[in-house]
Amino acid sequence: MEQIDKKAAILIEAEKLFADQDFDAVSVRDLAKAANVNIAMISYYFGSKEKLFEELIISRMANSQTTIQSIATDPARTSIEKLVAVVDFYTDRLMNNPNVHRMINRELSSSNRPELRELLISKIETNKTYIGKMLEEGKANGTFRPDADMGLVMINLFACIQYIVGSPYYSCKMLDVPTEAQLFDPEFRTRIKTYFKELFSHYLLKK
Amino acid sequence: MEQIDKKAAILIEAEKLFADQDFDAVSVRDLAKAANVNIAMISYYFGSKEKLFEELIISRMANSQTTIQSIATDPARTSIEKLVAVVDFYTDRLMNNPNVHRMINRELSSSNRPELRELLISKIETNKTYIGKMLEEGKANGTFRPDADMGLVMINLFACIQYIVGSPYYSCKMLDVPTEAQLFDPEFRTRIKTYFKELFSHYLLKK
DNA sequence: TACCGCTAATTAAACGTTTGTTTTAATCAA
DNA sequence: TTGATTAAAACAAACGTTTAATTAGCGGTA
Repeated sequence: MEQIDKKAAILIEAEKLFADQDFDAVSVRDLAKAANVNIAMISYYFGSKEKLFEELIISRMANSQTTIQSIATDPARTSIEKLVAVVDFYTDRLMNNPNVHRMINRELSSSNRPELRELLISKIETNKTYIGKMLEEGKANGTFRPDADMGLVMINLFACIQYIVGSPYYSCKMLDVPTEAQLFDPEFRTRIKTYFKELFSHYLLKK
Repeated sequence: MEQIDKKAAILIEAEKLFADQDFDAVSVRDLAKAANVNIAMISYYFGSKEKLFEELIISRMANSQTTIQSIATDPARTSIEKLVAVVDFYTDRLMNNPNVHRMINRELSSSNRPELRELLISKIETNKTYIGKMLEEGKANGTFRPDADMGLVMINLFACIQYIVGSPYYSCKMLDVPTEAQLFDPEFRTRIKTYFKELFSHYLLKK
């Protein structure tokens, strides 16, 4: 019985297809053909196309809460060190899993599956809370400017990286990066990380 | 003959539906019902659902090239004044037309209609070129730091505002803005504009 | 080892809906 | 009367899902 192989094959191919095309643009026949399985297998293993989609997103969206929390609450790090660590972690996390974050990105921009959107937001909100506290702490201990807009700093970091990962074709053209693959190369990651570290320290640090 | 009224009604309702849902999630029957016209009217006036979609995006995406160009090449403004003007213009433009920019946003993140995506990118790229020259000019005349990453500054501005407009439901939760409508209110616009002006001047200006 | 029975896995075919589009005919204004 | 506009109905194709039949694999029994 090849259950594990076929189920995994469906998930692998579904990830590719759903990353590049909207939910409704991918048919179960497309999925079955790509994974080399019978059409009935999708309903058999996942119940429905929609449940496959949800299972895919949820399973691939690994828990980053614990990591963010441990960074944000680490007493050994200064506020600026925490910020740097968050930028590094966040950049790598999204660039290591571009497919699922493209799916999430698209899911957050539509009202097609409101329950799923709500679930995704609640997961992301946990991280936002930790980072928010971390930034406010930096204000309180005198590291950061008291009048800095921390809400926009956070969404700026989230949005910008998520946007690059979510629209790689567009981003390549805008950033003069020749291929989409190079977007996820170490060199470009370093460029992103350096940019945000410099950007935010110039904006946040007291003069 | 009510041609203009009905055709306009279709466009108006289509804009709302396509802003909130993906292309394939909106049926011609949904469109016809929302616009209070017969199903056949969509093919009759636009040729097809896809052509309606393209006509909608293209017609609503007014030319911002001339404005950006006139700002970027204005000899009466300093480099920092040009930057401020671009931030203001860009914020207002996207916030005044959230529906079409949600559509554009979603279109740039998928490969479903490659020709349309290419067209959109080419239009956006023109603006990018002008802003890029403007920023490099600021480097050349000594206003901006020579080692600033201008490519990322640009995509940061584009991506962040486009992201907020493109995923308003998510953005509200992240920014603690109670309703989506408030996201486009003058107060929030001012907040966005202030943030980017401060952010970029801290990052770009020589100390 | 050989066989059985049971369950899970797999397939091909068909299911009823819904899709986008077209046809046909009626209606309207000029 | 002419030609554009509207409506109802019908179109074939594609959709997600299910059914029914078949195959494969495993544990226990002889």
